Amino acid sequence: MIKHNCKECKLKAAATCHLTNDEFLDLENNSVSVQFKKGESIIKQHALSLNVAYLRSGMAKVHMQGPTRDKILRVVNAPTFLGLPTSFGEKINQFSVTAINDAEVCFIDLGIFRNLIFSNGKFAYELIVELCRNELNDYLRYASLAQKQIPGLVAETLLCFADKIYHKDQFHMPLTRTEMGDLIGTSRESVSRVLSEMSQDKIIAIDAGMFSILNKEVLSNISDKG
Amino acid sequence: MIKHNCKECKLKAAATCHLTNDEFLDLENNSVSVQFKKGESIIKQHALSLNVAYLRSGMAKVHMQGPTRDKILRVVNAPTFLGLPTSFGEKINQFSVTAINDAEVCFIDLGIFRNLIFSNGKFAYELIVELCRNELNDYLRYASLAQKQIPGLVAETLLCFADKIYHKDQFHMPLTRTEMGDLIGTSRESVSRVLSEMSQDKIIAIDAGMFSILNKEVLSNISDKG
DNA sequence: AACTGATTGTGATTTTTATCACAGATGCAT
DNA sequence: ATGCATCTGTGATAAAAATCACAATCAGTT
Repeated sequence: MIKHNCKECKLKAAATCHLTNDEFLDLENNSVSVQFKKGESIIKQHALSLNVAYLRSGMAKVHMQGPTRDKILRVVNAPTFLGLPTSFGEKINQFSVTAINDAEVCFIDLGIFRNLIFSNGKFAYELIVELCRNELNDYLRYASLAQKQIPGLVAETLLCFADKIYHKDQFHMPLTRTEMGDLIGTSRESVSRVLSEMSQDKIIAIDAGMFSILNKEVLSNISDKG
Repeated sequence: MIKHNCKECKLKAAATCHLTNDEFLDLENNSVSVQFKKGESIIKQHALSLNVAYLRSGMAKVHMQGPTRDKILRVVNAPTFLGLPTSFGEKINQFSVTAINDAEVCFIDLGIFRNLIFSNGKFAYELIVELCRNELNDYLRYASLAQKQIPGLVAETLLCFADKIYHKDQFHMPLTRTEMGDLIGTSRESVSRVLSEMSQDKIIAIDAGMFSILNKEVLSNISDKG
């Protein structure tokens, strides 16, 4: 077991702000920190769910096998809990989580975690708030997914990476074209075509995986009007 | 204020099983029960969120204004909490909830509800489980939405109404064709066409809003293969 | 540096779905 | 019962996207 200090995560996760020293000790003694390389599976669909996972650093995709292909449900950024829904909703994992960058994940014993919820109302409350925020975010994305066409969805995705994840207009895209397709619900070819067109129109520039947003106004426009 | 007894709801909502008598009294004194007719708005997008709503009886649609049209996020059946995500995630409602049958809704003061979470870990835990289950359900639906074509989605929706909501193969469809389209992310015309074809093929029968599933095996097949 | 497999771009074609247009049906209020 | 508004079904057409096919590029390994 890698030596780790749960209190370190205090600043990063709202929920853990409310834990006492004893509760932190309890957490530390019942959790393990594990390193993952890009592409490695953190949580596997159909496997038994025995732990709550907490992404300490790195990025991951939450995805499941859909009717015809893989469906990426969301891309998440540390720090965040992973797989709460699967841990509390079902015994068997209903989705997978895979690292899309090198990542560090803490696995916490489910029983211990449950006890924290029982005994520490503020911790439980913050968890509920996080779950609710996630759900709202999902709702907005799914409304877009259902109604925008592909250029709008690609634009929305690029803006999300720039604004929500990397906080700058130039970033390395960690997803392949196929994965971008799985995220927005289309084929890799369609994603390619839209990106090509946006490059030709000087709205974005792509250089070996490095994406630059050149004309944010137009990109936002494409995203908004769908 | 209509006189109501919160303990009555005990059997219906897992979360409230864990409340003490004092907590029930507190709930009763800080909540109101309201009747809604079909079509009336229970929670309104963009309005301030001041209460947690609990659907005691009836059905409702959770929906929001999407980029081009209305998007129905889910159809819910009593008993269930309504609008938890909006209450805890944002001050302003991010979506609407509208009755699709006559319904009875209890509005609970948000502060009181928060205190229950703080002070009663088991109550909080059951809420977390409910939120997680909902999220899993949504994930499955969204994977379908992204990948199935319209006949598959219509079939899935009909099976869901029969199996999950009405628990029988003949039921009154409470949604219009337009609403069914908003739910599965397509136009009312496409829904109409698919239903016509299914009727011609004797897979279903429709008589003035009464839907009957005649050949469940074929319908499941259409749903599965997309 | 050469090899291998994964990834990407793009044209041609087919399939699916949206949109438009309009007629008919239905439900509700007076 | 009448009238009005909403809902529904269906054909014709247009638009969007999937699929297929294949070449080119890239990344990591030996």
